[in-house]
Amino acid sequence: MAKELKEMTSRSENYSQWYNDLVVKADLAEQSAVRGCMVIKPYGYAIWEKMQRVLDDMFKQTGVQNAYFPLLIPKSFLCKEAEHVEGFAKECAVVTHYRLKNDPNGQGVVVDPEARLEEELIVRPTSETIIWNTYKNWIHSWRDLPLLCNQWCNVMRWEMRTRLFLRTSEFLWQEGHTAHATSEEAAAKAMEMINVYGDFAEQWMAVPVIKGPKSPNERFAGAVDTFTIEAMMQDGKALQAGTSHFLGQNFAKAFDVTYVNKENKEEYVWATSWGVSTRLMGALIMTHSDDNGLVLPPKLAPIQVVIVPIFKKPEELAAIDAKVAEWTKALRAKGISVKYDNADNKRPGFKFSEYELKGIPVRLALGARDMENNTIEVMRRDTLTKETVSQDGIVEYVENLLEDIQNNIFAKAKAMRDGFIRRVDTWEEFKVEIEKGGFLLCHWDGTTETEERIKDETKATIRCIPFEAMDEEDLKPGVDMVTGKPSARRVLFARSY
RNA sequence: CGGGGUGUAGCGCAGUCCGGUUAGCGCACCUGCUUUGGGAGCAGGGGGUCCAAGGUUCGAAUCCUUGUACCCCGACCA
Repeated sequence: MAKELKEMTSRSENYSQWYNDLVVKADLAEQSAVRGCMVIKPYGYAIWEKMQRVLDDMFKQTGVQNAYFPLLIPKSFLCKEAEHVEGFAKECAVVTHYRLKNDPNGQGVVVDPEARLEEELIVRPTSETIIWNTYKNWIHSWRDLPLLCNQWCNVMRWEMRTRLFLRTSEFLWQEGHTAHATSEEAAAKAMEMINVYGDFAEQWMAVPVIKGPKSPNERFAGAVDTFTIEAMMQDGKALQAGTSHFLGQNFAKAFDVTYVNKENKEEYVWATSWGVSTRLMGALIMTHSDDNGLVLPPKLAPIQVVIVPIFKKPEELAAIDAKVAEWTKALRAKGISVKYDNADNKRPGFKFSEYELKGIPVRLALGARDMENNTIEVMRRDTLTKETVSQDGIVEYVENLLEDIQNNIFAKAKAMRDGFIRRVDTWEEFKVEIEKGGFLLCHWDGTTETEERIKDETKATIRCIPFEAMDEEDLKPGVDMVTGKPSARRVLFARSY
């Protein structure tokens, strides 16, 4: 085990391999028996749970309530919105039968051909259709609006190629679906939610993101406008970490969802939908981790502080136990999660490496030497630096350190991300620069044809049209780097996951 | 679906070209002793339908045929 862990692939050598090793070895997740599906292990799930809790709170502060809709969607529902079905049809799992029977020619069971469903059921790839079919019955009057629901659930998209957390056939997510009386209100909601995602990414995950609308070509199937948060991974590829869609009246019209307004006139409602998934775990891992393993932001780490005693005799351990008990109590009183690992079947060096691999932000080590000198060794995971400090005031020291680590890893990630942003003005230069990875801010003539051409030749896509310019210059008109046609402003290109 | 690769102990692999005692190594596991401030050392031990089926042969992990599973690269990825 020990040797194997040491041999984890380095980031620079093979980024994909490094990522995969890390996810498995840090005990976050593993491939399941079913192709493309993932088992999330307790440690990985603990992080996801913490994310869920924070996001859920943020949603509730915007007036959203949780609900749950069925896993299976009648095929006919999916067909009602033309663009929507086109977007998802290629990757749907379909339930066709409801019974198995014993195999007449042998052992095991076979699908009972007699038990074919009248109408096939689709395992939800997203729930717009079944939710709008339901909302039709919930909405009658302007007094029923806005309707703001969210659900935490799993969805299935039969992807050709999968990667742990980043793209799996089944994944966990939340999807919010709202109905509004006016276009303005719905558009504002979509904007509000992308800001919630942006705040969560930056303040909790310490992952800097660029917010903005997608180009028409990259929009969600059936949306009028799609807003995204785009993160940058350490290998120079962008990751779409969350989206919020303004759906206009597309779904209301497809599912005939109307309300009677104050003037007693019947109107279609306006809609939004927005979601983030376990892909955020991928973003978290790929943004901060290093060759020693995971680096977790203190605010999301299931264990924020680990304390490792170093002892030879049981009496020494007993003395350390007593000392540590005071601190764990005090730390927990401040809401800091602490693990005291005094197991005697693993040696300290093993524990050090293990907790580094798992990304625990702060490690305290306490031995006979420290007990004599009233000191303690503090190691911070983000910089891997060790410091020996006085035991007096250690609780406050750790509290401040956690905050410092949270800030530091964000600053580090932002510096990395910013270093990846360049402005490029010619097509020749673009083709060279895109090979180096990162975000390229370029002029674009606004047409899907040009965007497609760029994608075909370089695999780069428009990640978004940033809301906030990093530089005034980005908002000035120019000429498209490929066609030479006029461009209103610079947009953000990258290769992405 | 195209191109490439791999199936041998829980995990990672050697052995296959060129068939020949009882199939081997590292890690993990179990037992004992010594250890414990950066992934412990020594000694002993347990664990295998060599992916499947068929064929060639006195003899197959090894050669042949067919099947099958998984991985990588593409295509795909609101």
